Amino acid sequence: MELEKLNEENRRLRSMLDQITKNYNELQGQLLMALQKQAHRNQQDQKDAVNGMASTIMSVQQFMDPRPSAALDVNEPSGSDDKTQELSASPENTIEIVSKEYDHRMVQNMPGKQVSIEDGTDQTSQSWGSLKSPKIDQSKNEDQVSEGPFRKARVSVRARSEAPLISDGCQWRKYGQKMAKGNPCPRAYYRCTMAVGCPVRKQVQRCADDKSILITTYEGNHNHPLPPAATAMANTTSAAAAMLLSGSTKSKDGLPTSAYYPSLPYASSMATLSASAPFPTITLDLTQGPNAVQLLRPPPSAASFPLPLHGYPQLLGNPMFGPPKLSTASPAMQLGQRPASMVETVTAAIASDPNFTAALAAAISTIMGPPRNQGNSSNNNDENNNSSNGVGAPALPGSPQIQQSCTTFSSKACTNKPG
DNA sequence: CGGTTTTGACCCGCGC
DNA sequence: GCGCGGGTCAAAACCG
Repeated sequence: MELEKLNEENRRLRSMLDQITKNYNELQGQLLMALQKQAHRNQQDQKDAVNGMASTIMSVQQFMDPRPSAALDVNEPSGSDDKTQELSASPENTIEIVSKEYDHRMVQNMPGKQVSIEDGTDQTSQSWGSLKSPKIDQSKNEDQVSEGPFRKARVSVRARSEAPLISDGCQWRKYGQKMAKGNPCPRAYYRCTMAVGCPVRKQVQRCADDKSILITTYEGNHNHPLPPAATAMANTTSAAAAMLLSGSTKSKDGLPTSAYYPSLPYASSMATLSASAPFPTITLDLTQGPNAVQLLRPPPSAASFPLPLHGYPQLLGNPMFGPPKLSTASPAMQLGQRPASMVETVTAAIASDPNFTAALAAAISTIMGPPRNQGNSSNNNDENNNSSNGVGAPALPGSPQIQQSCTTFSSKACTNKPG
């Protein structure tokens, strides 16, 4: 019985993987195309190209979809929603997806199992999800309600940046700052001010190990439309997260993904999921990629944004991202003007590792075990999910679709450390 | 003048 | 029950 179950799970995962791989490939192709086009044409072309990519990514994007409703519909149908589901394979290969409270529908795949996303480390994140905000949450909850459950999911992005903030296209207001234990650098708390009751918050902190790394963690869904720049970012993040989700999940132990999937160098370095914290957190580590450094390096004039994410103007649709003042300030981003370099960078990063996809697939398959019936994906997910209403994407079946997410940007991988 | 930042205090959850 | 740590509040200061 268990075997059967496992097999089924495996199948599911495989299909997921497939899909991911596909998406990734597409992405890569599109990126490249975009790059090329761009090289010959101008920004507009780029945009288009990116757009295509964006659509691909969109699937993942859901996770961060700004809109409350949009978010997560992807897998919903499944059934078990309510609380936690987990999917796990073997102790070492474990892929766990825990959907805890944040998303009811997230993963319905295997009953009884959880999908866990791990967190890396901690640096920043930890608590904010406490949902505490007794006052804020309660009083303002209008939107939150919808997110209520999701609110815990967070996405964090680590990027190397000297600038104090990363511009994500949203407007933020700082509402607090605290010294975090174990980190000489203070942690700043920001709230989205683009809309009155927007529940989205973000934490910004420098990595204790490497102050050049900026870790930004986002939580909550925007209850208002986001500027293109923000959207793009969100998408990008989502994509990365998705990728990660699909392949590099960590186990509850909190072991680093890389440990498990050595073959996914970039993947692991780019993103990690963790469930250790109270809320699932997806961490994108932009610092480790081959070009990571370059990507992250903010332009001299731009105080913001070192992230490669910028390259995808439209991808970023998420809730998060955005430095307090710089936010809207980066019109360039919004228009995709800067994209050229961004796209380039991003593309380069991906392109630089042609094996990435393959590696990812291999790793995943390894983890999952030998394929049994591939054709059978009884899942409901598959492609349907991706496109879902356009709204959300289905994030990977096992992946939690965190609606909200928090992203942390850091350039190095402070958190990634295995140990 | 309106909005944002600063900063100390308060609240809450968690571990001992 | 107490202390610790994290997150938020809110008044004052600051800035364009």
